[in-house]
Amino acid sequence: MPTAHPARSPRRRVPRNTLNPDRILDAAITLLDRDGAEAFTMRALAEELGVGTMAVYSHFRGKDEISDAVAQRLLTEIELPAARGGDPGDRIADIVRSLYRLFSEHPSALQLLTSRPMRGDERIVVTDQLLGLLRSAGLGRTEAVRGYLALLQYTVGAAVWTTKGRRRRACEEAVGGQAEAGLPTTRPERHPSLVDLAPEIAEVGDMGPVQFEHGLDCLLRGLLGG
Amino acid sequence: MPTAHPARSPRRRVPRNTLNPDRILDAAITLLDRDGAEAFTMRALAEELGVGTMAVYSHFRGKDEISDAVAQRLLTEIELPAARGGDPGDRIADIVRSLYRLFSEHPSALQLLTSRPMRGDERIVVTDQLLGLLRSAGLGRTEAVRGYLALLQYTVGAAVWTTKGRRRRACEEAVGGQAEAGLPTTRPERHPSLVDLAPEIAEVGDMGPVQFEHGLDCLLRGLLGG
DNA sequence: ACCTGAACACCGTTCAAGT
DNA sequence: ACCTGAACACCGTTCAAGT
Repeated sequence: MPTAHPARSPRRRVPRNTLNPDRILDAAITLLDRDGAEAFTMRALAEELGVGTMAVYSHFRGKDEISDAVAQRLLTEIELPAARGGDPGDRIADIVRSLYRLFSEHPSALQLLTSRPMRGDERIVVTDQLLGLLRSAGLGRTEAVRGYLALLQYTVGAAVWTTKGRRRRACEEAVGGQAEAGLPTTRPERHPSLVDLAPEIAEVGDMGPVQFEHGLDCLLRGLLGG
Repeated sequence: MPTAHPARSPRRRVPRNTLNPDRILDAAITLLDRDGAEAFTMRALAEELGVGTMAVYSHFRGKDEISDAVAQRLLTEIELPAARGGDPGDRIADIVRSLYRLFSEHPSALQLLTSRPMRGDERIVVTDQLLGLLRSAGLGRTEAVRGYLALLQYTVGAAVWTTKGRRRRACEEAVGGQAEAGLPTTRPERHPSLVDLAPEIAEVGDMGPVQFEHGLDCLLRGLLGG
Protein backbone atom coordinates (compact mmCIF):
# COMPACT_ATOMS: atom_id res chain seq x y z
CA MET A 1 0.00 0.00 0.00
CA PRO A 2 2.28 2.80 -1.18
CA THR A 3 0.48 5.90 0.10
CA ALA A 4 1.83 8.74 -1.98
CA HIS A 5 2.13 11.79 0.31
CA PRO A 6 2.40 10.59 3.91
CA ALA A 7 1.12 13.81 5.54
CA ARG A 8 1.26 16.41 2.79
CA SER A 9 -1.46 18.30 0.97
CA PRO A 10 -4.41 16.28 -0.37
CA ARG A 11 -3.11 16.66 -3.96
CA ARG A 12 -2.77 13.30 -5.69
CA ARG A 13 -1.67 13.88 -9.23
CA VAL A 14 -2.23 16.92 -11.34
CA PRO A 15 -3.68 16.60 -14.89
CA ARG A 16 -1.15 17.05 -17.66
CA ASN A 17 -0.16 20.42 -19.14
CA THR A 18 -1.62 22.45 -16.30
CA LEU A 19 1.72 24.13 -15.81
CA ASN A 20 3.29 26.71 -18.10
CA PRO A 21 5.85 29.51 -17.75
CA ASP A 22 3.17 32.21 -17.41
CA ARG A 23 1.32 30.48 -14.61
CA ILE A 24 4.63 29.91 -12.83
CA LEU A 25 5.59 33.57 -13.12
CA ASP A 26 2.18 34.66 -11.85
CA ALA A 27 2.58 32.45 -8.82
CA ALA A 28 6.13 33.68 -8.25
CA ILE A 29 5.07 37.33 -8.27
CA THR A 30 2.12 36.57 -5.99
CA LEU A 31 4.45 34.83 -3.58
CA LEU A 32 7.00 37.64 -3.73
CA ASP A 33 4.45 40.42 -3.14
CA ARG A 34 2.43 38.57 -0.51
CA ASP A 35 5.10 36.87 1.59
CA GLY A 36 8.34 38.66 0.76
CA ALA A 37 11.59 37.70 -0.91
CA GLU A 38 12.72 35.26 1.78
CA ALA A 39 9.54 33.22 1.26
CA PHE A 40 10.22 32.86 -2.47
CA THR A 41 11.28 29.24 -2.40
CA MET A 42 11.11 26.56 -5.06
CA ARG A 43 9.16 24.41 -2.64
CA ALA A 44 6.77 27.23 -1.71
CA LEU A 45 6.33 28.08 -5.38
CA ALA A 46 5.37 24.50 -6.20
CA GLU A 47 3.00 24.43 -3.22
CA GLU A 48 1.38 27.67 -4.48
CA LEU A 49 0.86 25.94 -7.84
CA GLY A 50 -0.45 22.75 -6.27
CA VAL A 51 2.28 20.67 -7.82
CA GLY A 52 5.37 18.68 -6.88
CA THR A 53 8.55 20.65 -6.28
CA MET A 54 10.33 19.34 -9.36
CA ALA A 55 7.50 20.06 -11.79
CA VAL A 56 8.70 23.65 -12.18
CA TYR A 57 12.05 22.44 -13.48
CA SER A 58 10.34 21.21 -16.64
CA HIS A 59 9.70 24.85 -17.60
CA PHE A 60 12.67 26.73 -16.13
CA ARG A 61 16.29 25.77 -15.71
CA GLY A 62 16.28 26.82 -12.06
CA LYS A 63 15.51 29.56 -9.57
CA ASP A 64 17.82 32.09 -11.22
CA GLU A 65 16.05 31.75 -14.55
CA ILE A 66 12.69 32.30 -12.84
CA SER A 67 14.04 35.39 -11.08
CA ASP A 68 15.27 36.78 -14.39
CA ALA A 69 11.89 36.15 -16.01
CA VAL A 70 10.07 37.81 -13.10
CA ALA A 71 12.24 40.92 -13.43
CA GLN A 72 11.54 40.95 -17.17
CA ARG A 73 7.81 40.60 -16.66
CA LEU A 74 7.64 43.36 -14.06
CA LEU A 75 9.35 45.79 -16.39
CA THR A 76 6.66 44.97 -18.94
CA GLU A 77 3.98 46.10 -16.50
CA ILE A 78 5.37 49.64 -16.43
CA GLU A 79 3.10 52.08 -18.17
CA LEU A 80 5.05 54.69 -20.06
CA PRO A 81 3.32 58.04 -20.54
CA ALA A 82 2.03 58.02 -24.11
CA ALA A 83 1.81 61.75 -24.65
CA ARG A 84 4.54 62.81 -27.03
CA GLY A 85 4.24 66.56 -26.53
CA GLY A 86 4.48 68.78 -23.48
CA ASP A 87 7.26 69.97 -21.25
CA PRO A 88 10.28 67.63 -21.24
CA GLY A 89 10.71 68.10 -17.50
CA ASP A 90 7.14 66.94 -16.85
CA ARG A 91 7.55 63.94 -19.11
CA ILE A 92 10.80 62.98 -17.42
CA ALA A 93 9.09 63.20 -14.04
CA ASP A 94 6.24 61.02 -15.35
CA ILE A 95 8.56 58.24 -16.43
CA VAL A 96 10.63 58.28 -13.27
CA ARG A 97 7.46 58.35 -11.19
CA SER A 98 6.11 55.24 -12.88
CA LEU A 99 9.41 53.50 -12.20
CA TYR A 100 9.12 54.42 -8.53
CA ARG A 101 5.54 53.16 -8.52
CA LEU A 102 6.66 49.83 -9.99
CA PHE A 103 9.25 49.45 -7.24
CA SER A 104 6.76 50.40 -4.55
CA GLU A 105 4.10 47.98 -5.71
CA HIS A 106 6.54 45.09 -5.89
CA PRO A 107 8.86 45.70 -2.95
CA SER A 108 10.52 42.33 -2.95
CA ALA A 109 11.21 42.59 -6.67
CA LEU A 110 13.41 45.61 -6.14
CA GLN A 111 16.52 43.58 -5.47
CA LEU A 112 15.68 41.33 -8.40
CA LEU A 113 15.66 44.37 -10.67
CA THR A 114 18.79 45.98 -9.26
CA SER A 115 20.92 42.87 -8.82
CA ARG A 116 20.77 41.54 -12.36
CA PRO A 117 21.84 43.06 -15.70
CA MET A 118 18.27 44.18 -16.62
CA ARG A 119 18.54 42.97 -20.17
CA GLY A 120 15.50 42.98 -22.35
CA ASP A 121 13.69 45.47 -24.45
CA GLU A 122 11.54 47.07 -21.75
CA ARG A 123 14.40 48.62 -19.84
CA ILE A 124 15.96 49.86 -23.07
CA VAL A 125 12.85 51.77 -24.06
CA VAL A 126 12.77 53.54 -20.69
CA THR A 127 16.44 54.43 -20.98
CA ASP A 128 16.11 55.67 -24.53
CA GLN A 129 13.11 57.86 -23.78
CA LEU A 130 14.74 59.42 -20.73
CA LEU A 131 17.96 60.14 -22.61
CA GLY A 132 16.05 61.72 -25.49
CA LEU A 133 14.02 63.91 -23.15
CA LEU A 134 17.07 65.07 -21.24
CA ARG A 135 18.70 66.00 -24.54
CA SER A 136 15.65 67.89 -25.74
CA ALA A 137 15.59 69.71 -22.40
CA GLY A 138 18.89 71.24 -23.45
CA LEU A 139 21.47 69.04 -21.72
CA GLY A 140 24.77 68.20 -23.39
CA ARG A 141 25.65 64.66 -24.38
CA THR A 142 27.59 63.71 -21.24
CA GLU A 143 25.24 65.70 -18.99
CA ALA A 144 22.29 63.75 -20.36
CA VAL A 145 23.92 60.39 -19.59
CA ARG A 146 24.97 61.53 -16.11
CA GLY A 147 21.53 63.01 -15.48
CA TYR A 148 19.85 59.77 -16.51
CA LEU A 149 22.04 57.85 -14.07
CA ALA A 150 21.42 60.32 -11.25
CA LEU A 151 17.66 60.04 -11.76
CA LEU A 152 17.73 56.24 -11.70
CA GLN A 153 20.03 56.14 -8.71
CA TYR A 154 17.78 58.48 -6.74
CA THR A 155 14.71 56.46 -7.71
CA VAL A 156 16.26 53.18 -6.64
CA GLY A 157 17.45 54.71 -3.37
CA ALA A 158 14.05 56.21 -2.57
CA ALA A 159 12.35 52.90 -3.35
CA VAL A 160 14.80 50.92 -1.20
CA TRP A 161 14.23 53.41 1.60
CA THR A 162 10.44 53.23 1.38
CA THR A 163 10.44 49.45 1.12
CA LYS A 164 12.76 48.88 4.04
CA GLY A 165 10.95 51.50 6.05
CA ARG A 166 7.68 49.70 5.47
CA ARG A 167 9.16 46.45 6.70
CA ARG A 168 10.74 48.22 9.66
CA ARG A 169 7.41 49.75 10.61
CA ALA A 170 5.56 46.45 10.30
CA CYS A 171 8.20 44.86 12.50
CA GLU A 172 7.87 47.56 15.14
CA GLU A 173 4.08 47.37 15.12
CA ALA A 174 4.27 43.62 15.60
CA VAL A 175 6.45 44.18 18.66
CA GLY A 176 4.18 47.00 19.85
CA GLY A 177 4.90 50.60 20.77
CA GLN A 178 5.21 53.54 18.41
CA ALA A 179 9.02 53.72 18.76
CA GLU A 180 8.73 57.37 17.66
CA ALA A 181 9.02 56.82 13.89
CA GLY A 182 12.14 54.67 14.03
CA LEU A 183 14.30 57.14 15.89
CA PRO A 184 16.00 55.90 19.04
CA THR A 185 16.14 57.91 22.23
CA THR A 186 18.22 61.06 21.95
CA ARG A 187 19.78 63.47 24.41
CA PRO A 188 19.07 67.16 23.71
CA GLU A 189 22.64 68.29 24.48
CA ARG A 190 24.30 65.94 22.02
CA HIS A 191 21.65 66.01 19.28
CA PRO A 192 20.14 69.50 19.27
CA SER A 193 18.84 69.56 15.68
CA LEU A 194 17.32 66.12 16.02
CA VAL A 195 15.38 67.11 19.11
CA ASP A 196 14.44 70.48 17.68
CA LEU A 197 13.01 68.99 14.47
CA ALA A 198 11.35 65.98 16.12
CA PRO A 199 7.77 66.97 15.14
CA GLU A 200 8.73 67.48 11.48
CA ILE A 201 10.65 64.20 11.46
CA ALA A 202 7.64 62.33 12.78
CA GLU A 203 5.37 64.07 10.27
CA VAL A 204 7.52 63.40 7.20
CA GLY A 205 8.38 59.84 8.24
CA ASP A 206 5.22 58.28 6.86
CA MET A 207 4.59 59.40 3.33
CA GLY A 208 6.79 57.70 0.75
CA PRO A 209 5.45 59.08 -2.54
CA VAL A 210 5.25 62.66 -1.29
CA GLN A 211 8.84 62.59 -0.12
CA PHE A 212 9.90 61.02 -3.42
CA GLU A 213 8.20 63.86 -5.26
CA HIS A 214 10.02 66.45 -3.21
CA GLY A 215 13.47 64.96 -3.83
CA LEU A 216 12.66 64.49 -7.50
CA ASP A 217 11.74 68.16 -7.78
CA CYS A 218 15.04 69.18 -6.22
CA LEU A 219 17.05 66.86 -8.43
CA LEU A 220 15.29 67.99 -11.60
CA ARG A 221 15.73 71.63 -10.68
CA GLY A 222 19.44 71.03 -10.23
CA LEU A 223 19.66 69.01 -13.43
CA LEU A 224 17.65 71.18 -15.80
CA GLY A 225 17.47 74.62 -14.30
CA GLY A 226 21.24 75.05 -13.81
CA MET B 1 38.98 4.48 17.48
CA PRO B 2 36.84 7.60 17.41
CA THR B 3 38.69 9.82 14.90
CA ALA B 4 37.36 13.29 15.47
CA HIS B 5 37.07 15.03 12.07
CA PRO B 6 36.83 12.35 9.36
CA ALA B 7 38.06 14.55 6.51
CA ARG B 8 37.87 18.12 7.86
CA SER B 9 40.55 20.66 8.65
CA PRO B 10 43.52 19.56 10.80
CA ARG B 11 42.18 21.60 13.78
CA ARG B 12 41.87 19.51 16.90
CA ARG B 13 40.83 21.70 19.77
CA VAL B 14 41.30 25.39 20.20
CA PRO B 15 42.73 26.84 23.45
CA ARG B 16 40.20 28.49 25.71
CA ASN B 17 39.11 32.11 25.45
CA THR B 18 40.52 32.62 21.96
CA LEU B 19 37.13 33.79 20.77
CA ASN B 20 35.49 37.09 21.62
CA PRO B 21 32.85 39.34 20.02
CA ASP B 22 35.44 41.64 18.42
CA ARG B 23 37.36 38.84 16.74
CA ILE B 24 34.09 37.42 15.47
CA LEU B 25 33.01 40.76 14.00
CA ASP B 26 36.43 41.20 12.35
CA ALA B 27 36.10 37.81 10.72
CA ALA B 28 32.52 38.54 9.65
CA ILE B 29 33.49 41.80 7.94
CA THR B 30 36.47 40.13 6.27
CA LEU B 31 34.21 37.38 4.99
CA LEU B 32 31.58 39.88 3.81
CA ASP B 33 34.08 42.11 1.98
CA ARG B 34 36.16 39.30 0.52
CA ASP B 35 33.57 36.73 -0.54
CA GLY B 36 30.27 38.61 -0.63
CA ALA B 37 27.03 38.46 1.31
CA GLU B 38 25.99 35.03 0.09
CA ALA B 39 29.22 33.57 1.50
CA PHE B 40 28.49 34.97 4.96
CA THR B 41 27.53 31.72 6.60
CA MET B 42 27.74 30.62 10.21
CA ARG B 43 29.76 27.63 9.09
CA ALA B 44 32.09 29.75 6.93
CA LEU B 45 32.49 32.24 9.76
CA ALA B 46 33.54 29.49 12.16
CA GLU B 47 35.92 28.10 9.54
CA GLU B 48 37.46 31.57 9.16
CA LEU B 49 37.99 31.65 12.91
CA GLY B 50 39.38 28.12 13.02
CA VAL B 51 36.69 26.97 15.37
CA GLY B 52 33.68 24.68 15.49
CA THR B 53 30.44 26.04 14.06
CA MET B 54 28.68 26.32 17.38
CA ALA B 55 31.47 28.17 19.20
CA VAL B 56 30.18 31.48 17.85
CA TYR B 57 26.84 30.93 19.59
CA SER B 58 28.56 31.39 22.95
CA HIS B 59 29.10 35.06 22.07
CA PHE B 60 26.11 35.97 19.91
CA ARG B 61 22.53 34.85 20.01
CA GLY B 62 22.54 34.03 16.30
CA LYS B 63 23.25 35.29 12.79
CA ASP B 64 20.85 38.24 13.07
CA GLU B 65 22.61 39.56 16.15
CA ILE B 66 25.97 39.33 14.38
CA SER B 67 24.55 41.20 11.38
CA ASP B 68 23.28 43.96 13.66
CA ALA B 69 26.64 44.24 15.36
CA VAL B 70 28.43 44.37 12.00
CA ALA B 71 26.20 47.22 10.84
CA GLN B 72 26.86 49.04 14.10
CA ARG B 73 30.61 48.59 13.82
CA LEU B 74 30.72 49.79 10.21
CA LEU B 75 28.94 53.00 11.13
CA THR B 76 31.65 53.56 13.73
CA GLU B 77 34.31 53.47 11.02
CA ILE B 78 32.82 56.51 9.29
CA GLU B 79 35.04 59.54 9.64
CA LEU B 80 33.02 62.69 10.07
CA PRO B 81 34.67 65.91 8.89
CA ALA B 82 35.93 67.62 12.02
CA ALA B 83 36.08 71.18 10.68
CA ARG B 84 33.32 73.17 12.28
CA GLY B 85 33.52 76.23 10.06
CA GLY B 86 33.21 76.73 6.33
CA ASP B 87 30.42 76.66 3.81
CA PRO B 88 27.45 74.52 4.98
CA GLY B 89 27.04 73.15 1.45
CA ASP B 90 30.62 71.89 1.42
CA ARG B 91 30.30 70.33 4.84
CA ILE B 92 27.06 68.61 3.83
CA ALA B 93 28.79 67.23 0.75
CA ASP B 94 31.68 65.99 2.92
CA ILE B 95 29.43 64.02 5.22
CA VAL B 96 27.38 62.49 2.44
CA ARG B 97 30.56 61.63 0.56
CA SER B 98 31.98 59.74 3.52
CA LEU B 99 28.72 57.81 3.78
CA TYR B 100 29.00 56.88 0.12
CA ARG B 101 32.62 55.84 0.69
CA LEU B 102 31.57 53.58 3.56
CA PHE B 103 28.99 51.88 1.34
CA SER B 104 31.49 51.51 -1.49
CA GLU B 105 34.21 49.99 0.67
CA HIS B 106 31.83 47.48 2.21
CA PRO B 107 29.53 46.56 -0.65
CA SER B 108 27.93 43.54 0.94
CA ALA B 109 27.23 45.53 4.09
CA LEU B 110 24.94 47.87 2.20
CA GLN B 111 21.88 45.71 2.63
CA LEU B 112 22.79 45.14 6.25
CA LEU B 113 22.72 48.89 6.80
CA THR B 114 19.55 49.56 4.81
CA SER B 115 17.50 46.58 5.92
CA ARG B 116 17.66 47.11 9.66
CA PRO B 117 16.57 50.03 11.87
CA MET B 118 20.11 51.49 12.15
CA ARG B 119 19.86 52.15 15.83
CA GLY B 120 22.90 53.28 17.71
CA ASP B 121 24.62 56.52 18.34
CA GLU B 122 26.74 56.70 15.20
CA ARG B 123 23.82 57.04 12.83
CA ILE B 124 22.21 59.63 15.09
CA VAL B 125 25.27 61.88 15.02
CA VAL B 126 25.31 61.82 11.22
CA THR B 127 21.61 62.64 11.08
CA ASP B 128 21.90 65.44 13.60
CA GLN B 129 24.85 67.08 11.87
CA LEU B 130 23.20 66.96 8.46
CA LEU B 131 19.95 68.42 9.79
CA GLY B 132 21.80 71.22 11.54
CA LEU B 133 23.80 72.09 8.44
CA LEU B 134 20.72 72.11 6.23
CA ARG B 135 19.04 74.47 8.68
CA SER B 136 22.05 76.77 8.81
CA ALA B 137 22.09 76.77 5.01
CA GLY B 138 18.74 78.54 5.21
CA LEU B 139 16.24 75.73 4.76
CA GLY B 140 12.93 75.70 6.64
CA ARG B 141 12.13 73.03 9.21
CA THR B 142 10.25 70.66 6.94
CA GLU B 143 12.56 71.38 4.00
CA ALA B 144 15.56 70.40 6.10
CA VAL B 145 14.01 67.05 7.05
CA ARG B 146 12.96 66.35 3.46
CA GLY B 147 16.34 67.42 2.17
CA TYR B 148 18.10 65.12 4.61
CA LEU B 149 15.98 62.22 3.41
CA ALA B 150 16.56 63.04 -0.25
CA LEU B 151 20.31 63.13 0.30
CA LEU B 152 20.35 59.78 2.06
CA GLN B 153 18.06 58.20 -0.50
CA TYR B 154 20.26 59.37 -3.35
CA THR B 155 23.38 58.14 -1.56
CA VAL B 156 21.92 54.70 -0.93
CA GLY B 157 20.72 54.45 -4.53
CA ALA B 158 24.08 55.47 -5.97
CA ALA B 159 25.87 52.99 -3.72
CA VAL B 160 23.48 50.17 -4.66
CA TRP B 161 24.02 51.03 -8.30
CA THR B 162 27.80 51.06 -8.04
CA THR B 163 27.90 47.88 -6.01
CA LYS B 164 25.62 45.92 -8.29
CA GLY B 165 27.40 47.31 -11.34
CA ARG B 166 30.71 46.07 -9.98
CA ARG B 167 29.31 42.59 -9.50
CA ARG B 168 27.74 42.70 -12.94
CA ARG B 169 31.04 43.67 -14.52
CA ALA B 170 32.95 40.96 -12.68
CA CYS B 171 30.36 38.45 -13.85
CA GLU B 172 30.66 39.57 -17.44
CA GLU B 173 34.45 39.49 -17.36
CA ALA B 174 34.36 35.97 -16.00
CA VAL B 175 32.21 34.94 -18.95
CA GLY B 176 34.42 36.90 -21.34
CA GLY B 177 33.59 39.59 -23.86
CA GLN B 178 33.19 43.30 -23.18
CA ALA B 179 29.39 43.21 -23.55
CA GLU B 180 29.56 46.96 -24.32
CA ALA B 181 29.26 48.27 -20.76
CA GLY B 182 26.19 46.21 -19.87
CA LEU B 183 23.97 47.43 -22.66
CA PRO B 184 22.32 44.78 -24.81
CA THR B 185 22.12 45.02 -28.57
CA THR B 186 19.98 47.87 -29.81
CA ARG B 187 18.38 48.78 -33.10
CA PRO B 188 19.00 52.36 -34.26
CA GLU B 189 15.41 52.92 -35.46
CA ARG B 190 13.81 51.99 -32.14
CA HIS B 191 16.41 53.45 -29.80
CA PRO B 192 17.81 56.56 -31.46
CA SER B 193 19.08 58.35 -28.35
CA LEU B 194 20.72 55.22 -27.01
CA VAL B 195 22.65 54.65 -30.22
CA ASP B 196 23.50 58.32 -30.57
CA LEU B 197 24.92 58.58 -27.05
CA ALA B 198 26.68 55.20 -27.09
CA PRO B 199 30.20 56.62 -26.70
CA GLU B 200 29.22 58.81 -23.73
CA ILE B 201 27.38 55.88 -22.14
CA ALA B 202 30.46 53.69 -22.44
CA GLU B 203 32.65 56.46 -21.06
CA VAL B 204 30.49 57.29 -18.05
CA GLY B 205 29.72 53.65 -17.25
CA ASP B 206 32.87 52.98 -15.29
CA MET B 207 33.47 55.68 -12.72
CA GLY B 208 31.31 55.38 -9.63
CA PRO B 209 32.59 58.20 -7.40
CA VAL B 210 32.73 60.75 -10.22
CA GLN B 211 29.15 60.02 -11.18
CA PHE B 212 28.10 60.21 -7.54
CA GLU B 213 29.72 63.63 -7.29
CA HIS B 214 27.83 64.88 -10.32
CA GLY B 215 24.45 63.76 -9.05
CA LEU B 216 25.23 65.14 -5.61
CA ASP B 217 26.07 68.52 -7.13
CA CYS B 218 22.74 68.58 -8.95
CA LEU B 219 20.78 67.55 -5.89
CA LEU B 220 22.50 70.11 -3.65
CA ARG B 221 21.97 72.85 -6.21
CA GLY B 222 18.28 72.00 -6.30
CA LEU B 223 18.10 71.78 -2.52
CA LEU B 224 20.03 74.86 -1.48
CA GLY B 225 20.14 77.15 -4.46
CA GLY B 226 16.39 77.23 -5.05
C1' DA C 1 32.03 29.66 30.84
C1' DC C 2 33.44 28.12 26.57
C1' DC C 3 33.70 24.89 22.89
C1' DT C 4 32.28 20.34 20.74
C1' DG C 5 29.55 17.05 17.33
C1' DA C 6 25.11 15.03 16.26
C1' DA C 7 20.63 16.04 14.83
C1' DC C 8 16.56 18.68 13.00
C1' DA C 9 14.07 21.31 9.75
C1' DC C 10 14.94 23.85 6.05
C1' DC C 11 17.07 25.14 1.13
C1' DG C 12 18.30 24.35 -4.43
C1' DT C 13 19.14 20.86 -7.45
C1' DT C 14 20.43 16.00 -9.64
C1' DC C 15 18.71 11.72 -10.75
C1' DA C 16 16.11 7.73 -12.01
C1' DA C 17 11.61 6.70 -12.53
C1' DG C 18 6.76 6.92 -13.67
C1' DT C 19 2.84 8.33 -17.24
C1' DA D 1 7.03 15.88 -22.83
C1' DC D 2 5.60 16.50 -18.32
C1' DC D 3 5.40 15.37 -13.54
C1' DT D 4 6.94 12.40 -9.50
C1' DG D 5 9.73 11.21 -4.94
C1' DA D 6 14.23 10.04 -3.08
C1' DA D 7 18.66 11.70 -2.34
C1' DC D 8 22.66 15.00 -1.99
C1' DA D 9 25.05 18.91 -0.37
C1' DC D 10 24.08 22.90 1.69
C1' DC D 11 21.86 26.29 5.44
C1' DG D 12 20.64 28.19 10.70
C1' DT D 13 19.87 26.53 15.01
C1' DT D 14 18.67 23.24 19.23
C1' DC D 15 20.49 20.05 22.26
C1' DA D 16 23.19 17.19 25.21
C1' DA D 17 27.70 16.62 26.12
C1' DG D 18 32.55 17.45 27.00
C1' DT D 19 36.43 20.46 29.47
